[in-house]
Amino acid sequence: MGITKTEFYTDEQNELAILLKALAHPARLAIIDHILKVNSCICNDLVNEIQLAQPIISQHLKELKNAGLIKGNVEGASICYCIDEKVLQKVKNYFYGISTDLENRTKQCC
Amino acid sequence: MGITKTEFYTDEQNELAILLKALAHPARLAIIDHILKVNSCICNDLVNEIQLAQPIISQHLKELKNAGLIKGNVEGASICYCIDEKVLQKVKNYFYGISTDLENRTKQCC
DNA sequence: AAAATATATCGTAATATTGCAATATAATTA
DNA sequence: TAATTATATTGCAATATTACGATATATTTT
Repeated sequence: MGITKTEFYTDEQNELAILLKALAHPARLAIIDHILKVNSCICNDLVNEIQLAQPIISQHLKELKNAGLIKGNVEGASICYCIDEKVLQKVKNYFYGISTDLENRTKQCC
Repeated sequence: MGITKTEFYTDEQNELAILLKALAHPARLAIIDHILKVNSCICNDLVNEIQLAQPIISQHLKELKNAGLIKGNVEGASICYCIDEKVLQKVKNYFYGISTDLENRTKQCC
């Protein structure tokens, strides 16, 4: 492939791209949505909630965790996953900033 | 591969995943950032701004346009690209909602 | 210790993405 | 019409992603 040329972009662009990529799958959005609904949950809850086999859910959890979007705490035989607010806040702030930019525009286009 | 099983997710999750996927590349974030800065621009402006060849910029523009994030208007020999506010607003609203969910939590986890 | 429960990893096949080079299309200008 | 400018498409090679089945690890329960 052409490997993405991260050296030509800002740190913010590279970091945000990683977060958005982690979120850019319906199963992972479903995981985020479910954790938000129940505050925290274990892998097996998600296996029952989402129509994917346990190893696939586990992989998706890993990607979310690698990106820093969720945290996992060992609780006996299970691992309790929850949202990392701070990281998700970064994503929110980016879009919040964009929204402000758009609202403050004087010229309109297209 | 395993093709993503969109049938098991909500429309919102599938649609948002498409938008986030389109945004989940630093070059495309750089394109969005540049258009926000200058309100609208043509492909060639981006070729000078971002260190990628013209066909690659063109491809990234196509992906952003397919997702509905940008619009393109023919202006003579050029095409003027600008942000589609409404679509970007959808993304913003999702993260705004998440943020509210997190702030309204009583229990804390992890 | 053995069984049960919960999660993670590995190997694989199908597909998708990224960037490049070359080329094609489309509108404008000389 | 020919040259120029602006953008898009195609073919290609190197990765990356997704999901599956099988298996491994780790904790708890019996």
